[in-house]
Amino acid sequence: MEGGLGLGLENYRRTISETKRAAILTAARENFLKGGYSRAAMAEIARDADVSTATLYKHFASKEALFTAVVEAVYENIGDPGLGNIEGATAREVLTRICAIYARQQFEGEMNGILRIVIAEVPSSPELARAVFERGVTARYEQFRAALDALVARGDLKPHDTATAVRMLGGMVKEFVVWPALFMKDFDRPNDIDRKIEACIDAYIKMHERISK
Amino acid sequence: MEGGLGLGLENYRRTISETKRAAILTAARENFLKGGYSRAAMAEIARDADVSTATLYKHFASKEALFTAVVEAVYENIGDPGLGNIEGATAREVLTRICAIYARQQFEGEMNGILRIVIAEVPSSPELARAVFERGVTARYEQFRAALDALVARGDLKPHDTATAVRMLGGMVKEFVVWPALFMKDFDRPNDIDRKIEACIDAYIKMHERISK
Amino acid sequence: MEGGLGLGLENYRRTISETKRAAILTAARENFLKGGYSRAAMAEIARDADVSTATLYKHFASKEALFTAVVEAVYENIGDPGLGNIEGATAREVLTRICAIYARQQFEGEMNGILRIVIAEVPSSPELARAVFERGVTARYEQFRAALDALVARGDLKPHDTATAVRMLGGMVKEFVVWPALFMKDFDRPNDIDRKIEACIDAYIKMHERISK
Amino acid sequence: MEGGLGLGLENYRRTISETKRAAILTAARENFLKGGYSRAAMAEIARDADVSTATLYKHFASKEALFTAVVEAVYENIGDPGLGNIEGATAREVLTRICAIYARQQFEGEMNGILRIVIAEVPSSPELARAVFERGVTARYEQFRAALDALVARGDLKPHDTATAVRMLGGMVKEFVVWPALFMKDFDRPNDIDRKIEACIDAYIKMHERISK
DNA sequence: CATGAATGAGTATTCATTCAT
DNA sequence: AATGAATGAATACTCATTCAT
Repeated sequence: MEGGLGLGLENYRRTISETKRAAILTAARENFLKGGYSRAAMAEIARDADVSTATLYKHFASKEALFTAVVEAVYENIGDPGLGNIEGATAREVLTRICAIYARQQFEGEMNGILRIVIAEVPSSPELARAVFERGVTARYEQFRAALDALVARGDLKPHDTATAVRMLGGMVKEFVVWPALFMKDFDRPNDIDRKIEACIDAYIKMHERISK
Repeated sequence: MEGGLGLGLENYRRTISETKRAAILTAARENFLKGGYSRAAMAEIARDADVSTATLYKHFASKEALFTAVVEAVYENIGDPGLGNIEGATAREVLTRICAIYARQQFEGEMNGILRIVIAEVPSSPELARAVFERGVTARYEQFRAALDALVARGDLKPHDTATAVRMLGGMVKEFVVWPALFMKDFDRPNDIDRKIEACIDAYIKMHERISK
Repeated sequence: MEGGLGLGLENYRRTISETKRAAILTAARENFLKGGYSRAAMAEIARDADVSTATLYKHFASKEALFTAVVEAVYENIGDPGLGNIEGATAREVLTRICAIYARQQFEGEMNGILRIVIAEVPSSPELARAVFERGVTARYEQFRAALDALVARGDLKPHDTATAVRMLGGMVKEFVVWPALFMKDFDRPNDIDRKIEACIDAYIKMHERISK
Repeated sequence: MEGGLGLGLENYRRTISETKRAAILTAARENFLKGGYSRAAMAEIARDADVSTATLYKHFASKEALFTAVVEAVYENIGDPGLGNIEGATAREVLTRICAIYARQQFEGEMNGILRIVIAEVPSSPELARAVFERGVTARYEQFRAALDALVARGDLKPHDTATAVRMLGGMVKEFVVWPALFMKDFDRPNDIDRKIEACIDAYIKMHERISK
């Protein structure tokens, strides 16, 4: 009984605590996005999250740690459906799926705004930036590269240096999707984005398709 | 005679003034690069430039104005040789020149570090970011596009949407040249950069060359 | 039990807070009086009040707000006994009471010094000056005028424009009590002040007494 | 010849110098009036007067000296017609003239604005305030008292303590003319001012006229 | 004699973090 | 476990005054 009660209390407390943690993360993200890392104020974050500064510090040891947690949360919250089964899909279909995922993820969770700050903090927090690069750039490429290798293995594409090729494809898509978003506040998916992406895919296929096809 | 003296004084003052202005800009650039916009302190910039804070403010009305001037100075100091005469050059040669200029400029004057800060300040100084985008991205593309159009006119390349194509090329090159530099402090031209760029050019040519060639 | 503890904490905090607030107000008043609004330094006020500047700003959002609070505190701390019951008092007695109150209040809480600063800040803080005028001049006249009206109603004084008359009386008293105090630091109640005031009262009675008396 | 030329040059220089001095005084007065003593900036005064700061300091050794000079200039520029010949004038006429002069002078040359600053600076510049009091208050009273004494000698008024009486009269007039002007920016002569002043004069005459009249 | 660039001490205000309760 | 008051160092910016030319 007592154990049950105790567990209940413990559970209750954990729930409260997690609720607060989430509230803090949300408030923090909003504040960081508003004016960058330095301009965000711990006191205001605490106020927005309806906790005291002391509680804030109980959850996150420092401003830097809080920001790191915010960044992580963004990546955790990105819905990543993966590429799914590519068995019966044409090369074009797979590439389209890849680019669509890429483009969509880039506009989720204010990813671009967060990216801006991570980039800004490179001189102060190089490790964070490296981690983000690893997770958001390198890792994604790995996933896509595997799909491309499968297409090659299957004979839909010519054998080629997929590691480099996927980056070239990514670079082209970024040109239209990420780059303007970094420089323009409130930049949103432009209307012609799908056509641009299609052009990138066309290029990719033209370069690497089996001639016979 | 008096005129001569007066002019002497004026010249003297102008020289002194310009020397100080340059010293301030250098000190400012270094300080901004060290920890971003917010962490840079006007007092320290003044100290590094061997002037008083008041003199600093005589030259630049505010921290923001100073940063803007730093950014402008970077763009002004970039040596831009232009593409030169492309009369007798092959398409590949022209493209190689384009990409080489692009890549080189990106590592001059700590361009990438400055870019980081400009991006970071997008929410606070959207106009500055827009201006940099205009000058550093859009304008460069214009120049390159003109060259590509010439190649098309000359019959070396198939007619194609050069405006989009130049961005795709730029995106690919950025992927190897700019993107890692944004995330990694002290990222310098990697060894295999020329091979990567060549791959991009290969892709471009493959897509748009005259079949007859 | 917990409620009791909580209340204890709250009480404790409130007490501390109010003590500090009072200390700040005192320190501020002294600093403002020393050299006027502009010369007073928030840092010195904080030091004199034995608090940090941050605490000072927790209590008062700005220098201007602090000064306003100082002015209000002066008016709140003035002991205003009111005129009391004037039933059995002669006109002369009532007038004497009026002038005595007026004169005494003017030397309480460094009123004259505060007045100097309020006047000085008219171009910068016209609303504050207007409020002080309302509270310290107009409102006092209202109170006194009511007493004079009673004397008229009672037949002790001839019917007359008491609104104007009370200002004339006030003007005469100010001439001896306030005006020199504005121009001379440490001006204190002069010895012959009561005689001067009596002369003013004589004048008032002479002008407005019932002839029959 | 040479002497003549030299004198001409000297004259020219003196003229220039005096022109500049006047320009400085005007610019200074405007700046002081705008926001009080502390907020006025020597650099801005110099700019407004079209001289260099060095020239400004050639003419006036310090900010304080400049302000003193501004105050003096105000008093020098007041047109003081004196009371004129009071030989054939009735007591009422003389009193009316006295009050008219008083009231008019108070609105010339931004006297009230200057007065505000002088009062504000009492703790910092007590001597200046004392001098202004001497010149603007005491001295004027002397002049008026002499006229009143003449009226007494002539038998138009009862013998009375004219020194005190003139202050009482002055106090009443100030109540309507000066006091509100101190507290309200841009307070200008109100419409009913003449009637108020007449009431003051009525009071004065009532108190001190020969009964036989 | 006039200039205006240069100074350095001073200003109000903010903020990440701690700690007594 | 939670609070919020308190800190003190730091920040951008200003100003009366001087001085080399």
